[in-house]
Amino acid sequence: MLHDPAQLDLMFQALADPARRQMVDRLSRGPASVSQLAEPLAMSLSAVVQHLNVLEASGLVRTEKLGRVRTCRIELQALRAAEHWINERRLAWERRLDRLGDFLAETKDET
Amino acid sequence: MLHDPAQLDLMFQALADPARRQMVDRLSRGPASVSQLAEPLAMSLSAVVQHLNVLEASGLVRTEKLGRVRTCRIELQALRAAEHWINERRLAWERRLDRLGDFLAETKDET
DNA sequence: ACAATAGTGAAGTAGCTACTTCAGTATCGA
DNA sequence: TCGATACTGAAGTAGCTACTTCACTATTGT
Repeated sequence: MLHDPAQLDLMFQALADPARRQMVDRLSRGPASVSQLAEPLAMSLSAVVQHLNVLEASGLVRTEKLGRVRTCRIELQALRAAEHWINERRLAWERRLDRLGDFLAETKDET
Repeated sequence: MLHDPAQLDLMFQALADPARRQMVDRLSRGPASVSQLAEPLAMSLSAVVQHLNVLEASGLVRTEKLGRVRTCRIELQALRAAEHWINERRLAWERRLDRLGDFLAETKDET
């Protein structure tokens, strides 16, 4: 699984832009062409293609060109890698809080 | 729960930098002072404080100053919000793949 | 009181990001 | 074959990001 810091940089960077998150959101409901991704966004097609390149470089999206249409789809593994990184830190912290709670409960018992 | 796009921008932006992820990682193992966060990083204390401000603005980290020491800790809710956003999109896509699989299995049965 | 510690704040700067426009190429449909 | 469609790529630009250094303030230990 991709734990390469540079890859995580690219993924979180990619998700840091609302237009790109909107694109990912759209793609989570199924594959789409570049124009379909562009349609709800208030920017030039060129700008959308540039966002798409960022998403593709991050590994979050894979694209495939058939004829003149470029079809984009979400890449599950990358999405999981980003989620996993956050999840690990959250769990570490939650476990720590639990231990702290246990400790406080125990010291209270000892009075 | 914080689903505000601007807040998500700030969170993912914050996580897009390896130094800041390292700080979050350190904090997931327990609270720390600014100098403790800075210690493993190859940059000036000033730079670390600037990163810390980014993390605090994103809501991922909360700090509290006592005397001359600023103690930093992770903010569980923000971490959950970022994780949740990714999780929702991943699940949407996975459910879609499942439905697609079911559909293919069914049409195969009909031969 | 004084030195060391812990952090703050401002200014400067190199490099990056998110666009724009415009000019182009390939493919498709009638 | 010809016009519409679906991108593609380059160049330019305003604004942001990740630092740096340096000068500073507040707190603590001796």
